[in-house]
Amino acid sequence: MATARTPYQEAARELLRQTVFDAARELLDQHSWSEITMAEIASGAGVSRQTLYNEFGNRNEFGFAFVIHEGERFLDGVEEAVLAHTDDPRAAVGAALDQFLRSAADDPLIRILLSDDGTGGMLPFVTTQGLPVVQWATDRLAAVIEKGWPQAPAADVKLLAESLVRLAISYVTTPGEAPEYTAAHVAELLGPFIDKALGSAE
Amino acid sequence: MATARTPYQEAARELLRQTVFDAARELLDQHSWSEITMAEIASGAGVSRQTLYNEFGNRNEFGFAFVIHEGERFLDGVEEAVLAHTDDPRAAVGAALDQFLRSAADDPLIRILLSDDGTGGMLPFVTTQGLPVVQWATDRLAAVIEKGWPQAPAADVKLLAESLVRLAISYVTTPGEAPEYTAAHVAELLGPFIDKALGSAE
DNA sequence: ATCTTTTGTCTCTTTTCTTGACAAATAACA
DNA sequence: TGTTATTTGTCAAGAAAAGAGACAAAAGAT
Repeated sequence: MATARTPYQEAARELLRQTVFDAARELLDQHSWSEITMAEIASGAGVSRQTLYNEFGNRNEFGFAFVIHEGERFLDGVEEAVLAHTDDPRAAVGAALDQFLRSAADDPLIRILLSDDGTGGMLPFVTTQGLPVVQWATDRLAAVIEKGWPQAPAADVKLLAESLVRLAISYVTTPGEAPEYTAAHVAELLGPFIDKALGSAE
Repeated sequence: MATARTPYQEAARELLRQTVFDAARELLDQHSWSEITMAEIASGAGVSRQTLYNEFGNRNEFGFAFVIHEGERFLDGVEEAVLAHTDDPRAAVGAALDQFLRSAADDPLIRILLSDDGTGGMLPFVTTQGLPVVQWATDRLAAVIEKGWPQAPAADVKLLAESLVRLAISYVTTPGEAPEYTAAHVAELLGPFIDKALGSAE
């Protein structure tokens, strides 16, 4: 597919954000969120501190933007897993959660989130203050589900998506069994609702 | 290797050039060099015409920049081919030329160059006015050879590189035998000099 | 030979990024 | 706990880059 010719400026803005996120990830690889400063992120990206504030508003908003940006990776994988099982909704949910937990196991973002020892890490971005992330992930996931089951009731899809997002966050921050069992159990737990909402045999 | 953290502005300039080159390639796929205007290239890239002139100077310089930019592809392939035969200089030259002629066979740049019917194509950029391109390619190729045979006399390397570049341009614009024979014959032709300059059994 | 288009250049305006400054908030320290 | 550093968030001024419009000169087309 021909890359939709985005005007140069759009691409430049995207490059700016990407560059800044890269710099932040590199810093967060060694230091906690509270240890790194906006000035360090800016200079790491070869950009002025003001540019950071212009683009992201404040430190907190940048944190959210970073988490969401990094989170895109997971949604991409999840989408693939879901759309590979449009004939079996329960399997789709299981595969998606399994895929998520597996890829999370050695992902930089998750490493960063879990390295929070309670003194200024990024965990709050997905927990106590995690509403924006939950909403973003819910919207993304709901869109994926609607892609696979267009005729499913929107309210049911949204409820299912939000629940899955919250469970996923819970299981990734507080791991239980191995991914395959976790995924299978959740799929079984939500099975009846899934059948009702997405149809048991399309 | 960790991508050398290039300051954002460097990357932005690179993005600009890349975007413009992409737009030009797309236009040149359908029209000849003389048929497309600087204004069309600019708008194709989502950039003002002035920005084009600021970055490239004039139409002619842009042409050279485009050809050289597209030519980087070949040098990358050639470098790989050469460095795979540092134990056998003749084979290295043969493999490099073979690699070049093969990849040229279905390359967009070569298609564009060869589609010149004499009425305003890009052929002059590599022939009658091709000195800048020859010099650029010679420098690049000489650097590759010096990487593989550091102790070879610089003058010999430069002479060999320039000759190969000129032969390569000749054979790509005026094809003779199949690539493998052409490459083998040239390697044989230059063999004695290669042995002398790079060493016959290093 | 005239008319049209394109090139190359100039200037003005707008946008974006940078720089330096500073009060307020936060953290570090004595 | 009171005092010093830092860091944050915001402003304003300066610098750099890109956009927009105009125009003469060159090149092409009719």
